[in-house]
Amino acid sequence: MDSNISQLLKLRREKLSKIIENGINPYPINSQRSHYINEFMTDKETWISSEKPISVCGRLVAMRRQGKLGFGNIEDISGKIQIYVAQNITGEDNYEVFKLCDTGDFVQVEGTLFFTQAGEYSIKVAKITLLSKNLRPLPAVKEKTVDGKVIRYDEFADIELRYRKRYLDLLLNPNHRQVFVLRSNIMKGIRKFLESRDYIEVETPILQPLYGGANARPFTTHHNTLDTDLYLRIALELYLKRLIVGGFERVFELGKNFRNEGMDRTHNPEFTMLELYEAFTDLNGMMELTESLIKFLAKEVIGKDTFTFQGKQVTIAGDWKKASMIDLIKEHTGFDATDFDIDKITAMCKQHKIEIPKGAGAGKMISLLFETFVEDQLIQPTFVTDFPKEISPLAKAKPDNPNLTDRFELLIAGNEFANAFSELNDPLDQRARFEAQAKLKELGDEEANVVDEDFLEALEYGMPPMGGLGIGIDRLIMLLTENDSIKEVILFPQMKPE
RNA sequence: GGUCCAGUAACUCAGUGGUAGAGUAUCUGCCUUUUAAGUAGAGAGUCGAUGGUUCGAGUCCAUCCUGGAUCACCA
Repeated sequence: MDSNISQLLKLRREKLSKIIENGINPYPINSQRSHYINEFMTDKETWISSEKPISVCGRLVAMRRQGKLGFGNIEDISGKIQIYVAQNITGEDNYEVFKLCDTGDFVQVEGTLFFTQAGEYSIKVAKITLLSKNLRPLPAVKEKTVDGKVIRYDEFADIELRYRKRYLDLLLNPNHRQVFVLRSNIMKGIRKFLESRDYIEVETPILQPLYGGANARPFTTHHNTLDTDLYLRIALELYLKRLIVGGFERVFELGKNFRNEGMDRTHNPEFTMLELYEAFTDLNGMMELTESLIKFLAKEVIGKDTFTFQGKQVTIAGDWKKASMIDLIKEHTGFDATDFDIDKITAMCKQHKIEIPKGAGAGKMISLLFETFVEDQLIQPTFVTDFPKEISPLAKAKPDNPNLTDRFELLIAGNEFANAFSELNDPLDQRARFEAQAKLKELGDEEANVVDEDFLEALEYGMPPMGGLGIGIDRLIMLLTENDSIKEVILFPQMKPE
């Protein structure tokens, strides 16, 4: 490629040869760690006065060599500490090893703890051992601490490089590594919360002969032995409901969904979804659960209840607002869609230049009005309820209004965070809903649901009344970690091939 | 897909038509208490790509690539 980097690589390889010539194994099998670095960080005086020999393994992240002595910083998963390496302590031969070390090498240092003349808590190295030689120099990042604040220089900040070479981002930007630690903790928190409510965790197929449970275009793949096309799931819903038919009463799945659609700040083609189903409860149960779960995660994992998200202050404290979609439209526009009068609603859409898709009825248009006039105004957590039946093919209709379903979406900062309903368990009604969707598909709606005969058959065996909930986990993590782009909370976001 | 912004050394960036630069990193010399930073020197770039305008293009124009923001589409 370019000559500069190849020159740097060549130099490192020459150094490697020299190491091997000196009889040093640059990639030994064994390493011996007696402590993690953060174990020394309390009771420093005790560690120093004990003169206890310790052994630390980690990556050299900085080197400051000065003639026959030098300093470095060694970092492991727990933290970072300075090492002090002096030839009159290590001996000449071992000091040669230190001289052959570079930033980026993994090393093991043995020694004792002390304070340097400058007062820095450090390991006085008796012996340094190379554990893994670095052949490709790491980008230079330096930092200093002023009044407890870390100032970084030449930070590895190029967004594209950070995503494409995520290992470097994690290595060089501890704040970005921390996001994924929090992500792990959030996942653990979700499991802990649901287990405390007697949910069991299940896994259902990603490769499916039919896709369903959401409005979305799927990815298609092919199974060679079966010689059949399969779809990557777009939702977990229909298989989880089969499990409730099968006698489980509380199930959840945390897994990847795949949707063959556009990508932006809040959409990645594969994303993580939590879906759960609970028999003998309804939408109100799901509302309580959603609010409790998110408050639990904020408190237990993050430790706060106010977040800056997409430039807005969001607080999850207090009781969350609940309002019906039609009431919200009325509140924001003065327009009353209660009567589902299609002529009136069509006129309203046309007046505001809202494009009406083929086959759209009053219900679909109401949802378009909501998206146009209300959605991004809902900053604080809001349960939007009473969705039109037309756009809710898996939700039970409201007993007092057949145009509406017992469904909510949770909106925060104008983004959808959760979707839940009292699940439709009437097999005949469900068939009619699927058939209405199939008509839309014929009219060209690529995201309409398909008729799933196997699922309908399962419903005919009987499914109890229940509440179901889906939460987009990546977006929830964006909120809780205060990241505005989904790419910041997914380790390897989708990118165009280089 | 539309619009806007960006792409120059490994990293962070400067360079508004006239010999491609800085700091860090790297390499070499000296150096036994440094901590973004000892010190002296050195090497390092197809300026995202292609075409054009011009005596002359990193710079101006066109097209394309990649990324970001935003709108559209979309949960």
